[in-house]
Amino acid sequence: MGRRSDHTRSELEALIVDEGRRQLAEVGLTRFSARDVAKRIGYSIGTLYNVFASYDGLMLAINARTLTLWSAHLRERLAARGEDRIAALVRGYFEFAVQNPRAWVAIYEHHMADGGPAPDWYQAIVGELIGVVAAEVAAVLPSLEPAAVLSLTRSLVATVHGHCIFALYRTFDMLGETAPVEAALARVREAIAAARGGPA
Amino acid sequence: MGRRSDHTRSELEALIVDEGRRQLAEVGLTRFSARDVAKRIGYSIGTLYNVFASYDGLMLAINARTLTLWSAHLRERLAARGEDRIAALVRGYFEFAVQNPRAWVAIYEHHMADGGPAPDWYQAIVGELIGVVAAEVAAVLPSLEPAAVLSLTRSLVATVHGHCIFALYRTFDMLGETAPVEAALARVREAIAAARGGPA
DNA sequence: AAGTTTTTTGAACACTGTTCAATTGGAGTC
DNA sequence: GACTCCAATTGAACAGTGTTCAAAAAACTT
Repeated sequence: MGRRSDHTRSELEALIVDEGRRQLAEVGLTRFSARDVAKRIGYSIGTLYNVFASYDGLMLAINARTLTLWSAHLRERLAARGEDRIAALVRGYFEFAVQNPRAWVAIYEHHMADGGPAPDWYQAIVGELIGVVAAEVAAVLPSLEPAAVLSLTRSLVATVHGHCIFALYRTFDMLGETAPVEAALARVREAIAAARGGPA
Repeated sequence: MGRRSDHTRSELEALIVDEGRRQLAEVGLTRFSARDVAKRIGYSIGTLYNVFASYDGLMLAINARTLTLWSAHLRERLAARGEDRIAALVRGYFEFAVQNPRAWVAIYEHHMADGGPAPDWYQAIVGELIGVVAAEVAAVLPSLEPAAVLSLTRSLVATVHGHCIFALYRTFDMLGETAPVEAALARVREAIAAARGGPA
C-alpha cells in the first residue's frame, strides 16, 4: 500500500513525535513548526497531517511522551535507595523540568485550539503522574482518607509547580537565594507536618 | 504634522493597549492578533508598528497594564477593612486571575521572541507587585531580616501561583474539592507559622 | 498486466508578524 | 492662497504559519 519506506503507521507516528520533541527542545513552543518536523524526517507536511489530524493532535502526542518520561524519571528517583521519598519526588520534579525546560513548559503552555479540555486518553496520562505522587503522600500520612490524600497531593503538586516555573522563567527572579527546590521542599514538609498534627 | 485625527502619540499608545487588552480578554494569547487590534481601532498595521516596534513590545505594554491593575486590585483588597491581610492578599490574587483569566495567563505565557528576559522597566513593574506582598509578609514576621522576607515572599507567591494556574486550567482538575484558594491559603499559613516558630 | 487501494504529495488558502517606500495632510513661511 | 517641509500614516510585499484536498505514486490483489 503505497508506503514510501518501510515505516508502519505507528513507527511513523513515533518518528514524528521523536523529531517533534527534538525540535521542541531546540526552539521552544512558540517557534515550533509542524512543517519543520515533517521536513526534518523527510516527509511532506501532508503526511504529518494524515498521522496527526491537527497541530493540537501532534502537540498532545509530544506532551504525552514528555509526561510518561517524567513519570518514569520520578519512579527512578524513588527507586534509588534513600529514606526521604518526599524529597526525592520534589527534587525529581525539578530535575526533569531543568533538564527538559522547553518540553516541560510546553506541557503547561499548550492549550487546545478551541480552548476546551484535553481528551480523556491524555488526562489519564496526567492522572498517572499525579498517582505516583499520591502514593507517597498516602504512605507518609496513613491516617488520611483517600479523598483527602488526593486533595492534598494536588495542593502539594501545585506548590512545587509554582516554585519550579518561577525558577525556570526568572520572571520573579527566584535566583540568588536559597535554591527554589529547597524552598518548595520546605513548603511541602510544612504542609505534611500540618496534616499529621492537624485534624488527627 | 500629518496626524489623521487628534490623537497624541501617548493617547494612541493607550488606545492600542486598551483595545489590545479587550481582544486578549476575548480570544486569548494564542489567537491574539496585532493586525486585528489595528483594524479595530481604525488604524493600519503599519501605524501600530510605529508605536510598538514589535509584537513583543505591544504584548509587554499590555501585560504591564494588567500588572498595574492587578497591584491596584490587591491594594484595594488590603484597604477594605478586615483583620487578616494575608488572606486578603491570597484571595485578591485569585480574584483577579479568575476575573481576567486570559489577560492574567498572558503575563506568564508570553515570552520574548529571543528568549531573553523582559526589559528593566517591565521587571520594575513586576517588582512593585512583589513589593505589595513583601510588605505584608514583613508586617506579619517582624523579626525576619529583609533578605529573608523577600525570599519567603517569593516562595509564597510561587505557592499561590501554582494553585491559581492549576485552578484556571483544569489540567490537574483541582475542582470538586476544598476550593484551590483555601488550599493555597492553608499552605501560606503553614509557611508563615513555620517561619514564626522556626529559627526564632 | 491490469485493477484496486492506500499512502504520499505539495500547491493553494487564509492567516500571522514585520518592513519600508510611498502617500497624506497639517504647520510654517512667503 | 500657494508652496514647501516633514512627521504621521498607509498597505502592498515578504517569509512564515496551520490546514485542506485533488492528484500522483506506490504497493498490494487478482
